[in-house]
Amino acid sequence: MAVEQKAPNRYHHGDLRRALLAAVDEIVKELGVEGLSLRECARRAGVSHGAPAHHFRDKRGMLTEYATDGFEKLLSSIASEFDKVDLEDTKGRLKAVGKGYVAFALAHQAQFKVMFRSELLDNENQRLLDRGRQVFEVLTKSLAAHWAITNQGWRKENLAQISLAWSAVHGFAVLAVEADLLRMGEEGLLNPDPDAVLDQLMLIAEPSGQ
Amino acid sequence: MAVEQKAPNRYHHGDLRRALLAAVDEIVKELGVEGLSLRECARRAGVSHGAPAHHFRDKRGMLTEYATDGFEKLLSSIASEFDKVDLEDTKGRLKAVGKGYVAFALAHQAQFKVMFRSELLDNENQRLLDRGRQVFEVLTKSLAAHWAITNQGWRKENLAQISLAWSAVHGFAVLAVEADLLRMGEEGLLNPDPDAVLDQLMLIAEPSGQ
DNA sequence: TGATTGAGATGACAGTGTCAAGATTTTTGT
DNA sequence: ACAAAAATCTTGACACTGTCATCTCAATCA
Repeated sequence: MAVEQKAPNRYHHGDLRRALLAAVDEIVKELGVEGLSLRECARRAGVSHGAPAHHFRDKRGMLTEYATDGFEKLLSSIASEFDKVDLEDTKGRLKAVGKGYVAFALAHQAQFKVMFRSELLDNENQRLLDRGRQVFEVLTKSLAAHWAITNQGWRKENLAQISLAWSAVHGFAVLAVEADLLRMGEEGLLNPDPDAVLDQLMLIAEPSGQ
Repeated sequence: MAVEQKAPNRYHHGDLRRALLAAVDEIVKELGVEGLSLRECARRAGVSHGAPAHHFRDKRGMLTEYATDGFEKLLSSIASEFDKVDLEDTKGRLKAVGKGYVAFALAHQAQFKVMFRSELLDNENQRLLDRGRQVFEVLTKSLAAHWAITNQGWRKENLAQISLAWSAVHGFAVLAVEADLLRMGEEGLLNPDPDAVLDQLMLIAEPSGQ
């Protein structure tokens, strides 16, 4: 998704909204979200500094849409992992959630970081909230499907298990993306195969683990 | 730690460095790190906008010191949990790491968020790097001590286990702090007892889980 | 004492987000 | 078809930001 410049002779851009979101992605990749400015986005789209206001209320609104778009990509990343495993393989589907999650985070690091910067976003935005909830639902439903086979129904430990699974997947993705800070890489400690880590995580979902 | 204003009749502040870091904490709590500005810090310390430059190279430098201070608090939070359990209780000490980690994150949410925003910090800063490594070491050493008792030495799965443990603890802390974004709270799903989640996590470290 | 140096003040600079007002298209209603 | 309305983009202004260079004050030390 490249930033489409406005033709200099034309007054209207034609697809400014999309062009601006492309510029956001470009800049956040280059400079990080701290280096992002509305005016630079406008510049890259070949448009005046006031133009973005007609498509997003303000900077926060623009970032909110960018984050929402990220959640949609995250959902389809998980969906595409689902396609690779059998429908009855509840354990495989569970692992697929983690794989899709981590794969998205690694493939779209800049966007992933923005998605969880709640202080940058409009947390009242309905579309954003919905997408976040959908991700959570995919995880819980996958767990529930697995437990329907391996467990005898709902236990009080399940709540903690869901939280832990969610925490571990998210935490792994976050650390994979932010690892440059802690510099674990040089010791090779925090650069394991995501697959192996997810295999370990699978044990949480097993009834033996209770 | 309150922001100490400069006495208006005096030319020198006396302890500006500390006052500025206190102002950072205050502002980050109120407005988030996005609302932080060098000039507002200076204002709260009763000092001119150029004064901070004599104590920190720039805004990044100031935030780096703030983050480093956070890592030190995190280390002592873990240490104080250690004090509550027996030295030979390797499992208890393991859990204490998680408890100390989560307790710090919840008690200093604003600072915790800044600590892991690598793009805001000077990631070459030696003190910052050291503190980060120390936290990681506490976890790995606690795991190693536990395995020395329950396991027969090092296995190839251990690397994935360490990553998972680190991921889960960090991820849980992150989600606990950012939960307002995903709004899981209203469903009561992501507000479980941290203790119960950590109990589940402990199972990862057991040899039965292999 | 007098020079040096650390600490704070001040003013300038380019860059920022947001708002109001104006200009130009496109769409809509009849 | 044509005027009115709405959407889109421009322009200029405002207060705010981080960073510099320059200047002033005060403490230290020879």
